[in-house]
Amino acid sequence: MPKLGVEPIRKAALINAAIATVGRAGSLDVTVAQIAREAGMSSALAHHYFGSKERIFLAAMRHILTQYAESARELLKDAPDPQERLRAVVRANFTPQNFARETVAAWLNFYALALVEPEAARLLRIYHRRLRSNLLVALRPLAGAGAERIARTVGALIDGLYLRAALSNEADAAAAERTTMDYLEKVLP
Amino acid sequence: MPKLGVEPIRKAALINAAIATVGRAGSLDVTVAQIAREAGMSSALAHHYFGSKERIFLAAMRHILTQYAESARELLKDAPDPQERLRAVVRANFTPQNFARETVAAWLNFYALALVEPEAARLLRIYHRRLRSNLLVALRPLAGAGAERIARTVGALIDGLYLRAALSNEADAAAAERTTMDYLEKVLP
Amino acid sequence: MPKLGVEPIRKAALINAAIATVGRAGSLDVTVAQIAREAGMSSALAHHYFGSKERIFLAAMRHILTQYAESARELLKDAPDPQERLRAVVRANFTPQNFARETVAAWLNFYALALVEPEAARLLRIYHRRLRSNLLVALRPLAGAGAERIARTVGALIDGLYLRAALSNEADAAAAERTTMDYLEKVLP
Amino acid sequence: MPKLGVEPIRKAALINAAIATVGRAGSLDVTVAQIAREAGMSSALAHHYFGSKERIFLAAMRHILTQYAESARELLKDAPDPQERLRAVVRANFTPQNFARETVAAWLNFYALALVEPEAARLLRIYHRRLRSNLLVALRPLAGAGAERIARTVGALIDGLYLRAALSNEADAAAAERTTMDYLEKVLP
DNA sequence: AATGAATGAGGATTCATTCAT
DNA sequence: GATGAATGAATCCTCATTCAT
Repeated sequence: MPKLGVEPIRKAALINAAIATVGRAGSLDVTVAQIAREAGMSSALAHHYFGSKERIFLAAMRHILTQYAESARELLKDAPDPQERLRAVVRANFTPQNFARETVAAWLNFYALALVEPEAARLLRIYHRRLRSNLLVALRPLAGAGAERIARTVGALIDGLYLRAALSNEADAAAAERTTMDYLEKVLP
Repeated sequence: MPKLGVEPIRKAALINAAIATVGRAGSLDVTVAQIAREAGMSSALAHHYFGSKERIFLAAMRHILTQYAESARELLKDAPDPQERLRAVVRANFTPQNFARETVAAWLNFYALALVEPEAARLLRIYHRRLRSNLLVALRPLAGAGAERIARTVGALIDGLYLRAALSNEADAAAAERTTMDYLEKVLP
Repeated sequence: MPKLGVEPIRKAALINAAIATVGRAGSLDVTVAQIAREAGMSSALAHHYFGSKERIFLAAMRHILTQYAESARELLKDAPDPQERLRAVVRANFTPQNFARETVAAWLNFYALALVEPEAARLLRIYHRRLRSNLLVALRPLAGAGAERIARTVGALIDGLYLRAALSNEADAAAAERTTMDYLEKVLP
Repeated sequence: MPKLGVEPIRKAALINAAIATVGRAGSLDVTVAQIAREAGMSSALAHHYFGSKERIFLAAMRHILTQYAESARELLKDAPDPQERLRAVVRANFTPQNFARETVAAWLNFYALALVEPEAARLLRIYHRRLRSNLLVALRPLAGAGAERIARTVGALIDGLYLRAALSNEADAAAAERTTMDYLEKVLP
């Protein structure tokens, strides 16, 4: 573990506060002051570290993505064969951390942000590409030529499950995972 | 066609303007003045008719839903057997009108609004229920006990396809429809 | 007299308030709220009419210039011969209105603004050109080839007298005018 | 040359940085951080040495004045008779150092500051008095009773030339000096 | 029916200044 | 001596909303 100066600590606190605040409010219409208060500092300091509200949001988005990527990497480490890899990739999306209600609500709002903010769109494309690539590696041995299409469908399905989870009061990670795996079992030979 | 007084005409204009403005901006952060200008009237008049910005959004959401319901009803009219009905229900979601990029972008933002605004959440639940019910009517004869689960999955899949369409530059309705039908074909006996 | 709508009245009030406020404060560091209060309206309305603080300042500067131009035109009307014209041009600069302490203090600050704001610089160049041209018309018959140089010197002298008037507690218009005329008498054959 | 401790060196660096920064920006609206960065230190240190932003500006103004006074003293040293003395006093104002564009722009802003800040006004009065006294010493033998008036006029003229130099892109010291001397030649018997 | 006029409330952002180290 | 960290205060500007006409 690298020793952290104050800056990274403050930044991390702000990022977590941003996700929590946006997730709880269910909207990007939160004030920098709210985020800063949640992180236990003045809004001026938040600006000092991030320069603008937008940058805070982008960093928060990046953080969610990084966390997702780490989940995936972690789970894939112990998955020897394609079957296992597939399950690991799916499961990474429904990790308790990634599928916490607040995170999912924040995620939905960041999705909407991507319509407006090019950098957010770029981050989203990275996520899409990463998911697709992870799926393909596992699917190709199992589905051959059909892998592409299945990957696309699974991607959309996962996003749709997220969307609905964001709106339901209790996000049921297990059920979402099962739904996804069911689809894959049906569709794979 | 009922003859319209001035009020319904103005309201309709504002609703369309709201969808267009939100869709184009990619965000609910549009001003009442922008919407009113797009509709060719003063912002004061917009308030006169709807009372608040929020109400304009809700009316716009309701309008999108109504339009979707009409598409579905229309398409179902000519679908005699379950197979056809199923295709009709799916197709209703990907009507050019319903799947226009602006509409989809507006839709995504209304989705996010539902996290914040109970009435928006209620409208969304109506949409979910309607889709589910339409699907079940067609699926029960084809899938029996499995119908429930399939309906849930198709619902999520359609939402996911919407989500991704909102972000891609050209929303490809035909491809989205095909992806959904492919899934159904695979999953039905 | 053209009948004034509300907008020109409000704008005029804001312009006068800006000059008064800047003049009294002796600095451009006044808030829009102060100016608006002085003009008897909300700061929001000030923004509504001018769009930004900068635009208010520019309009105020333009107003001072217009007023000066009118003084000059008025005084020149009754000046038949070059001698009289010359005196009229000089006198226009030291009109009680143009040489009021507040106006002069505002003027000095607008002068400094021209270092930063291209539009302010443009306005200042217009003033310089107008003064020079007025002077030349009167000086050419009296000084021939030397007119150019004299005009330049008088221009600088007037600016210098303004500068010093801005700092002294009572701006003595008569003395400033006399100093300028003295110079001209000495320098003209 | 006295050996300087760290404090005078730092202070001198800050003063020069202040003049450069204000001159370049054309406005007193520069941040302490900018000045400190230009001087190669932290803004906290700038405060440590001067206590406040205002004090930095005042020190910078004082520095410009001191420099001017030194130019004058230097030039007067080699001026035996009144004619020469007069030229030396004028010339001191148009020294390359004193008439550099940045310095002149800073000077104009300090002039405006004097409307607001009593200490700045005091410094300006000192400059005015010094210039006047220097001129009078040279003018009395040449103009007798008229010396007072001429000194006042020359003072204003020099300030006016400064003002115009601040706004023009290239401050022409030689031309300004010539204009001033021309006036004096015309006006003296 | 329709709007121009008007404002209160609110939020992002900036910055001089302080202080512990 | 020097600085990074931190903040309170201030200000511009935006906007939904109201109201008289």
